[in-house]
Amino acid sequence: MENARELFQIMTRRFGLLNKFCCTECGCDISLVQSHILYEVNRQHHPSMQLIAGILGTDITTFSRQVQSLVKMNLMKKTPDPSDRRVYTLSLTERGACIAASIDKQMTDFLNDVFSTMSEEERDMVLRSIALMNEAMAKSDKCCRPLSH
Amino acid sequence: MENARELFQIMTRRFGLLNKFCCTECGCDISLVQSHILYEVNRQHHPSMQLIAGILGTDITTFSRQVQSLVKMNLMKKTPDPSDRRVYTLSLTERGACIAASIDKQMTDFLNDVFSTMSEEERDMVLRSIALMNEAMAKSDKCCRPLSH
DNA sequence: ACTTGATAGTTGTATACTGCAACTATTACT
DNA sequence: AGTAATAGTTGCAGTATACAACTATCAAGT
Repeated sequence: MENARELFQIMTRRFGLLNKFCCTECGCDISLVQSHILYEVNRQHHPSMQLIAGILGTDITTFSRQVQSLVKMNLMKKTPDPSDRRVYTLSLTERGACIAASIDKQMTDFLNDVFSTMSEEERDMVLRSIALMNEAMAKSDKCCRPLSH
Repeated sequence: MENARELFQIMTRRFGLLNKFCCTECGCDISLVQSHILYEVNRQHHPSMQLIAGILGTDITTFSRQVQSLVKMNLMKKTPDPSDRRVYTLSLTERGACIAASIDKQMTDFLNDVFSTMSEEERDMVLRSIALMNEAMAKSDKCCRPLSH
């Protein structure tokens, strides 16, 4: 039980590095943080800025500037919400979606490669475990509270 | 299989946030990166700077400055290696070890809390799965190559 | 309608983080 | 001895981060 923390730490670090690597490798150079933004905006349906900033745990002011960069890079759109004019709605441009897909593909390729050394049962077990972890973490409010989903 | 990437992304993000949260909550305010350094220096036996920088995937120059900060904060020691005078050996001070332990405890507490909502078998499955993943990722050299262990 | 309070997002500013290039010091190789 | 490789440090320029203070809009109570 003692080594649970170690197991997760190593895995998380490795995954973070992979993520970073995929960002630079996918053709267009974007930062890790930016890739997380693209990823999450892609997942949500026309989210507000507060939502994404909250999910990613970054300060709204920092996030505001990140969005400005991404808009300037033509990867994201910021549309005023007609029902509440304080709110801006985020979405990916075609180019942004393309890059998000490219990163996605690289990550999936890598995962497939990793899983290729496992048996079918092991693979299923791992995926079920991660899903279980995510559910359990969502339930626990002891420590990490932001994050929807 | 498609959602493997999603599962890992969410989990990794959540864990990263938790990690960051624990840093600020543990009494002494250190950054996430600094906590990773403390963690890894603690794990290794008198590692060199190159080693830790490599494991964490940070540029050696950035790392050099991070170490300077941590030394100034009295959390780390930098000892010249007598067998190779180019090399500096890293270790935690008492205070550094204390803070590392404090973060460790918080993370472990959180994990215990998360696991408390699972059955014994589920818990074992999750831990076995993560261990399996770490091994499999270590084997695969398709993408992420730094990282010992 | 008007005031008050809350919310979404932006900008000023100061600080920290990051990595490339260029450097010093030491070691390894021939 | 001389050359190449390695460990680590600084100069520098660009980026990221978050607190404080701001504008603009909405929501609620009177």
